[in-house]
Amino acid sequence: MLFGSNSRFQHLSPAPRSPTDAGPLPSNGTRRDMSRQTYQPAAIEGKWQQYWLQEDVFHTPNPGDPDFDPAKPKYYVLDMFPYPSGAGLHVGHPEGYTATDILARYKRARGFNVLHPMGWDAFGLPAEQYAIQTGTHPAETTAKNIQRFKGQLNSLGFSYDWSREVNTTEPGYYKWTQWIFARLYEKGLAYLAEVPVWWCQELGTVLANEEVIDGHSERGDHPCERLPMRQWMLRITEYADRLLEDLADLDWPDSVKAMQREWIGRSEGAEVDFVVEGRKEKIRVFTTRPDTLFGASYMVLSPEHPLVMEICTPDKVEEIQNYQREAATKSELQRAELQKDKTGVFTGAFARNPVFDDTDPQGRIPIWIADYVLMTYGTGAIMAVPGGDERDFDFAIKYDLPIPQVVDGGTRPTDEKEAEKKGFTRQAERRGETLICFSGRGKAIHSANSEISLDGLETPEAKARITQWLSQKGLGEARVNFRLRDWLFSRQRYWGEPFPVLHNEKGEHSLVPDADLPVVLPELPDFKPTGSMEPPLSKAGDWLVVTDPDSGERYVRETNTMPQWAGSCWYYLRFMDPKNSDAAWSKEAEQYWGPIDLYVGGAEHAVLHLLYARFWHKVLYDLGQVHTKEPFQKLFNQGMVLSFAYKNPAGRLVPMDLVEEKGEECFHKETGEKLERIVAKMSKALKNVQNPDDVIAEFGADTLRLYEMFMGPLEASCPWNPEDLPGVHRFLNRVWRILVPDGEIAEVPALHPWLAEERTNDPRLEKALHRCIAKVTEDLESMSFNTAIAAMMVFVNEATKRNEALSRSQASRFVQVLAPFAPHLAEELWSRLGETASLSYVSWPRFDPAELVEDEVEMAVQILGKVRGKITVAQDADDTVILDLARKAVATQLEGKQVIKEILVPGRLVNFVAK
RNA sequence: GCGAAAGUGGCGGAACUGGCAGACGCGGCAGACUUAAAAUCUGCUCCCCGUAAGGGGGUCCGGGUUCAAGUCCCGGCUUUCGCACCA
Repeated sequence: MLFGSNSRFQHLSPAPRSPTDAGPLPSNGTRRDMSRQTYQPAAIEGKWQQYWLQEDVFHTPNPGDPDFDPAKPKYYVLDMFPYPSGAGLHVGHPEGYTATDILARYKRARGFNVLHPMGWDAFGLPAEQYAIQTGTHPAETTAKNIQRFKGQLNSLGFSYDWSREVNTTEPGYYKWTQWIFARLYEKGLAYLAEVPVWWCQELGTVLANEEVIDGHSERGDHPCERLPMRQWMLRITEYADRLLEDLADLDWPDSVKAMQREWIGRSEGAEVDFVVEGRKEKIRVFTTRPDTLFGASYMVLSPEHPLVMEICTPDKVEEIQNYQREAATKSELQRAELQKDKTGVFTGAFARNPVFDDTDPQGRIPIWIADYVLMTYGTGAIMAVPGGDERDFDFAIKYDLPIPQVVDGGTRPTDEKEAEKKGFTRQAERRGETLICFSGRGKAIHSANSEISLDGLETPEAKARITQWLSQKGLGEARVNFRLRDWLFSRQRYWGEPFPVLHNEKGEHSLVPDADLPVVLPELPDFKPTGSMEPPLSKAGDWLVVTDPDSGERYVRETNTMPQWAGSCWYYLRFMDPKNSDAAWSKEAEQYWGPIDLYVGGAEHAVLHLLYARFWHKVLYDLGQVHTKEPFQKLFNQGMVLSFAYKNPAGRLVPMDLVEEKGEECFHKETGEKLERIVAKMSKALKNVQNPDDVIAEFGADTLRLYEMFMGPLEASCPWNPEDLPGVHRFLNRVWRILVPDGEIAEVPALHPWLAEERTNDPRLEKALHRCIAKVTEDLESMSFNTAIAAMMVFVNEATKRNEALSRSQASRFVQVLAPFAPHLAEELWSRLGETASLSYVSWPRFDPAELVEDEVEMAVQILGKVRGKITVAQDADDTVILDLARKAVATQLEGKQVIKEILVPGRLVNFVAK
């Protein structure tokens, strides 16, 4: 035995396997392979996974725990937890997970207390649909899927602290989801309201907006309809301003911030009351351009506006009702498609524009209804200013309504595009008159009455002036409106959190006392939809009725359940203190771990999940439950893993099993058509879905991890190319070979003989290693995993060429650098180097900046920016020496020319400007 | 329609803050080892002309700024994503 490593290694590993032990290592290799010292992922990965789990290597203590070290800084790195679907992991999951795992391992090596947990967002429709189809209880399906997911995650060697695992469907978890809901309820942020929702008769449930595409359910393509139902709503709009403002300080992708800003959609303006002629009713409108009030030549109410039937004249009733019915059946998309062709109906009623005197005929404006006005935004009614709004302009042209000009935008540029940019969005001829729509800023014109004149004022001043006048006269007021609407928070589903709410016989509702939480989801034998609009929980028998033991009063439980978003709104907090049975989390734990330092997930959650979670967090902040205003300080969106797909000449995608490769080109197996290779999303239909299990079986988890990171930058979407896998596998093989000799196990040592003892470091390899450490360190800080791997490849190529010059110290340091990326291989090599503890907490190797400097540098010599020669100079050479050398290097090309200017960029190039 | 991001070899991708375009990997070619193959190792590989030395072209297209542009500015094209009558 050359080294003492084997005996120590036995101490280290719970399932000791010395490298010279020919006993059956876990393997799917052949007997012959087993007797050789080659890199066999199957033989080492399971062993280390088992070791990490059994030794609890990644257990992270909390403040107050005996093994907690308060001197260390903290790092909370979180993945968006998955919905454990029946299909298991696909290769997209491990992309973000590998990145966070690399960072978690790196930060541990940098001396951080790292919180890196994982859990399950397990409530939701797919499990319930599956349950309805098969009769299997969703709890059963969910448990099975979680087990599968967890096994797959562990087979990738992720360093999660599984003692912190959470599952949103466990009563111990959703008790606290209900508890948070109770706080929202107490603050008046949860309320019941009759709102139109998407109802899908076939699925027997309401669906969220994003689950309905063109009036049909995303799952199953069943027709859906908009129906008013009594629903729980959360008053997220109350936090709109703060959700908007606090985006500024977050380290998030600009695109996500922009999407959230748009979603919240803050707009400043004014509300103005218009009196209906001959009636008491007033119609209130919202406008962002109160300065154009003098240009309002008609009004439009949304077809759903409550005043429509009140004000319309008897001769118009039928026409109006027909239009309303039509509008109701149109889907959002249909409405949008008909954008250009605006429709509407005159109600027969007129309103008074409040800026005109009672007798002024200009002030008498017709009231129309049209579906281009939405009931859900502002007041559901608008004043139409066709001279300043394209939509109003189009409508006014179609129905021949007056188009007065109230803003002077200057001369209209003759160039169409130029004009549009300046705000001249429309132009039309009508009865010989040129009508324009100007929606930009300018000077107010034709905007005066006996009391006020806006004429000559610039748009912002005119807005301020008229708003002030309106509020003085009691005709209106300044107002901020949001596109964001309150959050529809209830679902008619079984597989979700029950609301902790009771209804009494008087129709009043109250909270279930905290002490009685959780309200456990009853185990219904029949959780199928009721066929009516009653939720499945309405069939829950005894569960439904509660009697107060003191007063004897009877209550009925709320039968709606919460949406899937609920559990994911706060799971990151539970991870901080997952076992706490007295509170959702302890103050100390939150104080220490919060906020999340890095949150990685797909861009599909850019708005909803991230906005909802921010909203809850802010409520919790107001309640003193958390100490930060925002939950996720830094957010990173990983790209999508795409796949190759094949397109026929007609542009249709062809499933993989019908594609035949002939040399460089591909053809359709049946039709013989030549096919073009493109990049597309993986889909079951195209049969181009890649499965991580297959990759692990063939190449091992370390290869999969490395490939996922090497494909390209994390934020980019890249195609999965199985032909590239051997490349990174070869790299790991080379790593193995620079440390471990090849040959029969019985005859060879666990390491190359020259690595047995410390000796002087080879200076060239030492420089290469320092460069590698420096680059990997820098790239990890900036999350440039692909280039970090390239840097390691460069070192290994160098070390392969000069293998016997590699020192033990260099080998160890390289293994440490590799460890976050390929942890199994690194642990194996680490133990072969004779180390006795997992390298997970060994401190990160240093690099010396002095070692990064080359003694000599090659510089390009350019003439007029074109490279004409190269020179090699000492790093610290004088400028005059360099210029001299450079002139000589390109002497022939410079002959007969006059050098006007010499530019020297140290260490890079010399450029002669010569004529 | 509006907004954002992106466009670099046969392919995935590198390139600091304007400084030698194509790191690293795949694929391809050649060589070494081998009876042979696989594996491994070594070298070459942006395109065009040329045996070579050498020359010319080249980062979606067209202009511009600069000694120098993949990078900055103006205009356009394409792709992807998001929003889509929000008054």
